[in-house]
Amino acid sequence: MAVDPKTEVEAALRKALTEVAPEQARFPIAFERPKQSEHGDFACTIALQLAKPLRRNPREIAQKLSERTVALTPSITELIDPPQVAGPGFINFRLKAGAKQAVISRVLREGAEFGSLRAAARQSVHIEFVSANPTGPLHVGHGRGAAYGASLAALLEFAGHDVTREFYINDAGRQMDILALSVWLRYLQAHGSVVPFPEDGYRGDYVLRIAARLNDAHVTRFVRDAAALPQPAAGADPDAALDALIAAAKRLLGEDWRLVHRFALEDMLADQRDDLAQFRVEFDRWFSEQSLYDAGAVERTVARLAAAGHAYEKDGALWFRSSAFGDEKDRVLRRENGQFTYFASDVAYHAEKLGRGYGQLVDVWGADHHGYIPRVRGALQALGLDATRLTVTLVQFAVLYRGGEKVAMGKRSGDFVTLRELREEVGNDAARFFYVMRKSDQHLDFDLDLAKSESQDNPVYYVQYAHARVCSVFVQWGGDPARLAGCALDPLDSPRELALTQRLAEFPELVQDAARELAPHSIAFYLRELAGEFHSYYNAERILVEDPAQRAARLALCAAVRQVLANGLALLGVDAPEKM
RNA sequence: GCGCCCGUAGCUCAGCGGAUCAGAGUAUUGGCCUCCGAAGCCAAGGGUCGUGGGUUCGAAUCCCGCCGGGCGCGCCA
Repeated sequence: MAVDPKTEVEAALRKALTEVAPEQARFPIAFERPKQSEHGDFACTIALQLAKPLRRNPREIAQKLSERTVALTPSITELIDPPQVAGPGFINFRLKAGAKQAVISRVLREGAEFGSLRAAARQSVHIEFVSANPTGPLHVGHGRGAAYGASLAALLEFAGHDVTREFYINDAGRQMDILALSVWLRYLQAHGSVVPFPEDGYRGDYVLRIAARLNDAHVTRFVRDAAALPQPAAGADPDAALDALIAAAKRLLGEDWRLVHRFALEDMLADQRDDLAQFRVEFDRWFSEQSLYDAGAVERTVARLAAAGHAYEKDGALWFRSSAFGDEKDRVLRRENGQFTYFASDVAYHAEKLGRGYGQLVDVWGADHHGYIPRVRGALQALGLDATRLTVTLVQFAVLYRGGEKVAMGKRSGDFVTLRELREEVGNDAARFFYVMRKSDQHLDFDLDLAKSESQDNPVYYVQYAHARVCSVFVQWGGDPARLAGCALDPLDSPRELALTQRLAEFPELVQDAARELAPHSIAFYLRELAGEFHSYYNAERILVEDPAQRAARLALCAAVRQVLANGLALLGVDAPEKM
């Protein structure tokens, strides 16, 4: 089993360090990739970092280290040239060609597994994302959370962790009541009733469609006398009017209210589930907020907070003393009307998740919820739970542009752009790629025209094209790729070929870093660079040359590039096409 | 007002547990198809990394102030 040359160099360097500076024997050894190739393939700055604690000249330390590295581990010279000390104390390493080329056979051998890690610190990671209200179709903001969360989950899994993907369904509470009410009112209207439609009701076309399906399933069952509904008084508080309508609906429908409620919920959930599945976003579990209430978990959790002295009554409500845990102020757990807040059930939810024993919880939230983090953390602490196991990553908004103009997005009005519309317009591949092209906490300008364009400007096509190009070379060649597995790689000695090979070798390390930083965007950047280097190579050199040995080696390199492109694209949920 | 995030080439952005970090794409200009896919490649110009201090042998990167932008500050979710 070939080991990564860098790992072997690190081991040799460690040995030398132990001898040169025993008291710093455990100092972390980090390598960097020099921009200029004259500085070797990778460099170590440890001598610079040790200069201060050792009170010695960094160049001298570097010199000593590089000498002893070779002296103590002579076999290292099979992999690298003697290390060079440069500048203030860099130790530059240059790999021998054979050591670089070895990665190609490793890629071909490991295939789809290349880049995956057997994480030394393997842990079970729970990632909760999207978790949209089931009160309307997913919109483009949810799309970013979905793409980011799904890519992140794939990345963490690839990096060797046990990953559980979960969608938290906000099926309890007022928003869901408003949807049920809206659906029912539309249903009544379809039956010819003149009913007051509340200003803050859900007005989208999808509500009409749910009402129509409700009618298909239960033609007259939910018809009631619309005259019994309260008419909103002019200038009245819209919130109060809405509550009055909901109360009236519950009264008029009796037990049937729950049926309407459930019908609307399940219809909406089915829509979201279907939308996400088409977007290649899957969940292991859909967790119902209502189930926490049904199990008494919300009540119990709040009682625990109170019992621990972290809650108090004021103005008829029950408050959590979150200000004692770094929050700006205290937060309401139970309202004056006796209902628990969303916050209360969310605390119960997080306590429940931690109770399942995951090593780490990752929550993907919209950036507008950032103020919410301290209170959730605080409540977990107050419950005596390990809040450090919760990581919240914020996903900023995506702003759509069409023809250089911002696409307007209303909230309740129903004219917002849905994820489904976006996917239909630009395709799943472009949508997935564009969504994760930026750091998640960075605002995203989503250029619809660019995403749609099948041109050189479009980074998705650029990467996919590289993949398809390799495939077409193999079609042209017509041989069996399996035959390349053991071919000699030493003909790959041009700077371009060695650089491309090095790029492939970086992939596992990139996966590790990206997973640690929860940063799938770096995969997208890497793929663009890899594709670019391949395109350059392809234009500069002919692959299918006459010389059989050289041809085989070049094909092996191409096959390895194809594999790494495919592995990276898979992490992003983007197709790696053989033809375009 | 307070809190969080962000200010890097004309534009969109990487780099931010300091050094070998001034980068990519795009736009502009000029080249490359009787030859494995031109959805591609090559080349040129373009930035005192918002600003002022501080820490350091060394700062785009760490700390503080200021300026500019986004978001949040509900008994909504």
